[in-house]
Amino acid sequence: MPELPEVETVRRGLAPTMVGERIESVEQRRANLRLPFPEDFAARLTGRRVLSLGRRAKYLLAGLEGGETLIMHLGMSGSFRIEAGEAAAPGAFHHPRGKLAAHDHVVFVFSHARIVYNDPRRFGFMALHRTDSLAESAHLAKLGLEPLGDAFTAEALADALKGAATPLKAALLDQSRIAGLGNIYVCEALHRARLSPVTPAGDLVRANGAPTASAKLLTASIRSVLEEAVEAGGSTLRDHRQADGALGYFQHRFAVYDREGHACPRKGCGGTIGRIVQGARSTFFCGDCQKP
DNA sequence: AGTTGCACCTGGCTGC
DNA sequence: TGCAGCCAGGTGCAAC
Repeated sequence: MPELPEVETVRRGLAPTMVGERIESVEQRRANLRLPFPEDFAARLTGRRVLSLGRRAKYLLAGLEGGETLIMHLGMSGSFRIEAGEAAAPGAFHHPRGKLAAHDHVVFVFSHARIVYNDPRRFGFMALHRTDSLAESAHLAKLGLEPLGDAFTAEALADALKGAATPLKAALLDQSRIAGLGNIYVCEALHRARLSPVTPAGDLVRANGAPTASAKLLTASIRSVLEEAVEAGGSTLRDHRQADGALGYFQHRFAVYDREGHACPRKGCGGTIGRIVQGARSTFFCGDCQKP
């Protein structure tokens, strides 16, 4: 499920259960996901209180007591589920000990609940980095603009696209330019901005480095589609659920993603959604209203 | 240096 | 029914 809106939805779902609580134990059930777990992973988490749960692009960042931050990425198929404990007596809780499922790779045990990380394809990964130099972590250091942040302006986007010969679709998927968009929301944002996915990205920048009108429209489109998706609880595809089991609803509002052959929903357009392949990934767009 | 292509995995769907 | 082939929300790294 996870592009920025889905990760933000996960963050909001997990925060009430994690923040302020102490990790009593961690069960790491295999040596690696896509990347190896950090050395002494469970030991470095055990006994630590979770001070904060943040997000950068598609990364979840759990700030821990003791000076380290747990960095988590869900890859393509990662998800968390919360299993709440039952009150055994006033003020005394026990965590559930139910069976784990296939692809449950990590269990974080708290006094009142456990949080289970499940990831069939194992494209996700977890890392630890010192909190005081978190931005220097190899995973975070190269990330580009945060599209829901204050610094995401048309000028900043123009700077990120300046001189790029690569197609807009590929440029917006490049996390070192702008970080957090994936295949779905790039397609949706380009449709909102009426921009062709094959336009050279650098065409949105004037010779003096200033953003074109298209760049301004694209900036607003990226922000609005992400904000609306977060508001809707993200998109739920292929049975993925939020941490609390709830479903996201934004998938019902896709204008183009996975809608090949359907009518373009833009008023007065009358075009049909098509699919092309760019960089071995599907791009959905309307050839009638999305122009260079 | 900027881009492209492949590798990493499992599961679900389609078509024979 | 079985099975092969294709496709899927992402990223890191090697090779041009």
